[in-house]
Parts: sequence; C-alpha cells; structure tokens
Amino acid sequence: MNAFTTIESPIGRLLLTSDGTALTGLYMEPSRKAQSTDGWVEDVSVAPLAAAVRQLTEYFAGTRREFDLPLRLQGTAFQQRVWRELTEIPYGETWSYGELAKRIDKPSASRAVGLANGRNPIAILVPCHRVIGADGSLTGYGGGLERKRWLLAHEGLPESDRSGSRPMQRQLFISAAR
Amino acid sequence: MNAFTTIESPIGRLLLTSDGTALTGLYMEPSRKAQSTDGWVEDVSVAPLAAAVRQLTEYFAGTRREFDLPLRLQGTAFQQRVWRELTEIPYGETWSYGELAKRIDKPSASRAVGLANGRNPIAILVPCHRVIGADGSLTGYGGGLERKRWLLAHEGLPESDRSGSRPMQRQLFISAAR
DNA sequence: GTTTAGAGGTCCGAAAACGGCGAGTATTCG
DNA sequence: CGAATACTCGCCGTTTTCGGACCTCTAAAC
Repeated sequence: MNAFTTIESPIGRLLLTSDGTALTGLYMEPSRKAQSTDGWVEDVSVAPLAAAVRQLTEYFAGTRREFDLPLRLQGTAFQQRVWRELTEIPYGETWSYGELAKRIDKPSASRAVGLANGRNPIAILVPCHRVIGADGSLTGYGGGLERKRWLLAHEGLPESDRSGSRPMQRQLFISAAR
Repeated sequence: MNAFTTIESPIGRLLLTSDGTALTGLYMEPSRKAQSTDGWVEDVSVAPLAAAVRQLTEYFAGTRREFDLPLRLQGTAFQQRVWRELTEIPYGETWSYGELAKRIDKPSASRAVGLANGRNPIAILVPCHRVIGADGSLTGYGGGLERKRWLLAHEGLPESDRSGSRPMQRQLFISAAR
C-alpha cells in the first residue's frame, strides 16, 4: 500500500512517499514533480518513512553524513544507472555532469546525465545536488538553486558564486572528490 | 494483493488472476498474453478466484450458462465498451463483428472490434468466442481456433466448416441469435 | 568571458502499419 | 444461370516508428 508523510526542514517542507517496503520519493514542496497523493494514506508509522524521517532529521542536525534506507527507484535503464551512481558521491564532495557521465561509461552523455539528474525522484538521499557544471557553476536544481546552494554549504562546501567565477577553487574540491 | 491460480479444463490449463477484489484475467496456457506472475501469490482461497473456479467447473460440466462474478477489465475506453457489450451475448448465440460494432454505435468499426476482441483479458467469462465473421467463418481466436470451435460446440452450436461454406445454415443460427 | 557546435536520452506529436472485418466486384465452376 | 471463392478497398482503434525539440553539458575557438 502507498503511504506518504511530510516533514519540515531548513529548506522547507518535504514530501516523502513509500510503497510500504521502500522509499519511493522525496520531493520538495511546492513541486510539480510530486505526484498527487490521491488515494494514498498519510502514515508516518510505515517503516521506510519512519526511518527516513529519523535519518533526515539527523542529516539536517549535522549528525549524519550517510543514509541507510531501502530505496525503490523507478525509471529507464539509463536513469537508474545515473541515480545509482549518484549515491556513490560522498558527503561534501561534488562531481561534474561530465565526470558522472564517464563513470557510467557514456563519456559524451553529460547532457543526458543532467536530464536524468533532474528526474531524480528521491532528492537529498540520492544526492543530485552534488553534481555541478564543469566550470563550477551550480547550473540547476529541481528544488531551486537556493536549496542546492544551501545543501552544499550545509555539507561544508565553500559557497560558489552563481556566475561561474573561481575555477581554481572549484578544481580544488573536485579533485579532492576523486 | 495480486493472486492467481490455475485449473485444468477440457480445453487445457487455464490461468486465472485476481487483484483480490475482482477477477482480472483468464488466460489459456500457453499464452504470450498471460502476464508473468512474478511476485504473485498462488492462492485459490481468494474469493474471486474460488468463485470463478466453481462457476467454470459448472460451465464445463454443462450445468451453467451464465456467470456471476466481479470482473475488473483494464483497457482503453473503446476496449471496455466492446468487452462490456460482449457480456451481453447470450450463451449459445453468436454475433458478427459488424453486429457488435453497430451495438456500440460504431457501425463501421468492425475491424477495430476484432482487434479489441483479441485483447480480451478474461476469456470465456467475457465470451469473445461468440463473435464470428459475417460469413460464418470463425476468423480467429486468441487461444487458437480449435478452442473457439470447441467452446461453440459445447454451447450447442452446429460445427461450422472452417472454409466458410454454408451461408444458409450459418444465417440460420445468426438470426436465431437476435 | 562568451559563443558555437556537438553530444545523447527522453518526450511528444504525426504518420504509417497493423489486424480475429465487411461489402462489393470479379472469377470460376457445375 | 446460381453459388462459392478470390480480390480490392474502405474502415478504425491501437501500436510502432520516426523526426524534432528540449535540456541541470562541455570543449574549443574568439
């Protein structure tokens, strides 16, 4: 059975959904992505939801850097590949879209990676916010660049100027990431 | 929860599926149509399955001519229209594809009716075997023409020659059908 | 910096292909 | 002459195919 719940966070209200056995979605409200919850039950006691709420609370409190939750990611083969790879990016690091593309053996599919990135159904837990442009710019985020900036800062990354700016510094922490 | 069961019949093994509240499928094996039952439970005790098994047994024994079962038919609006109309054909009668088309106010959609007919997810109970060509030929059946022939004979219809043949005789029982 | 061209997966609409048909003409046989 | 086949076309919902456009990119050239 499908259930959902919401929690308040420093970046606004979050909507979590579950099929009962795993987490299926984490959306930031308001969001066009968030599927309507018609006919769903609001029930925090569903195991995956309860666990997610706890771990997210810890994440925002700064006492958790990794998540351990059952996720169910629905999408095309390519998207699944990208999303799975996203979970390999460590806390506090960033990769470029191109790097991620190379990682999945599609070195020239960086743009497609961006697209798949934008379709990520489980924000934060599948850290699509840790992918930025090759020149260090944030380039985009489903929940809005503000939130992407906040998340990266929260993970200890120097705030990078929206307008491209400091290639050196950016190179610095990218190389630290590999 | 999705459940299924199988029964043996004079026309071979039948696969029945249910969503727990209604019957969702009746396929003849082997069939490409029959969706894989991965992750389904085999459980005859599910109400719709148990009832279907009983009524089908009676049908094959010759002691039942009408079914009374909850069906859930999934398909396009047009398909649903066709399938619903199929259940209006009485035991032992046959309509032509064209007649069925007229019945649903699409007099020239006889060919599309045939198509929808072939997609019928619940064989026998939704008696697509009772639809034949305007010239009396059987024309086709998902489970194979042999089975269609058997079912019609079982319902008391004179066996019609595959190669078209006897328009008079055929006209006879068609007119008897209306 | 900024522009440019090239990359690849996905979405979307349009067009064509595909049948469990049917009616209307030929064609073929006794 | 009928009557049974064989062909041809129009029918129409559905599926498949195809081409463009779109986009959270990138490297190279001004």
